[in-house]
Amino acid sequence: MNNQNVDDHNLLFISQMYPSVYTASIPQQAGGSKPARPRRRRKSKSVAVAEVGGEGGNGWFRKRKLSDEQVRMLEMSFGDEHKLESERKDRLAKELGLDPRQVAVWFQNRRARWKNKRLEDEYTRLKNAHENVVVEKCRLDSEVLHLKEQLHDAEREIQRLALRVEGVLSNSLISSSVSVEANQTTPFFGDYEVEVGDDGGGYENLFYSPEYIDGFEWMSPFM
DNA sequence: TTGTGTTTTACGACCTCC
DNA sequence: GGAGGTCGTAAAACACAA
Repeated sequence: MNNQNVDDHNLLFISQMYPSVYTASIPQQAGGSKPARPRRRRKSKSVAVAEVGGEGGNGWFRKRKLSDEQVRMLEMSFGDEHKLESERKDRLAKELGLDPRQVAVWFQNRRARWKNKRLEDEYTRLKNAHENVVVEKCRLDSEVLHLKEQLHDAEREIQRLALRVEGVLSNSLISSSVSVEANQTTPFFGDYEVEVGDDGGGYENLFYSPEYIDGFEWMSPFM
């Protein structure tokens, strides 16, 4: 450990005991060999932090990073309760050798980080949920497409059968006009005889003839 | 070594609550 | 009105690639 490091070590120790003095005077983070990069800081209302000594007391000061132990204790306290009552703040400040204002600021920043983390987690959760919904929508779109194809096929089949029935009907009507003239009592539809019932019905029965449209009774609404 | 991005400490402005 | 909160931001500290 060279002289510079010894000085830094001592200053760090002093800083734990007298944080406000340290804040204004320690040249750099303990253990670091990099020179500090002082920048003009806007003036603080906090006398203890900003205006104590430090480069001739001209309003310059350097920020001090809290030690691992201090952060650990603060984290523990934050874990217990995110809000900081005055009494607890003073007690923590005393225990950690910090200015109560530093403890308050640390809690403010910690709450902000906690909130950001929570927002990030919530964003991730919603993003995953959204992705799942998109996948489900794709699946449903594909199912709709498939069902539409099935419907289209069914309609084409209906059309084909309707045309076939129409063809058979027109042929039958031509034949029947001839047969009716020849035989008034027994109308004749092509190869199919039609019984004329007492109620005068007959042609309509054609479509219910089992051997003619067996299995296509469901088509009647389309005719 | 230096430039740059990130994290941490600190503050000012503003708001709410008692 | 004062204490303590959030929010936005400055600046120091730090990490790291080039």
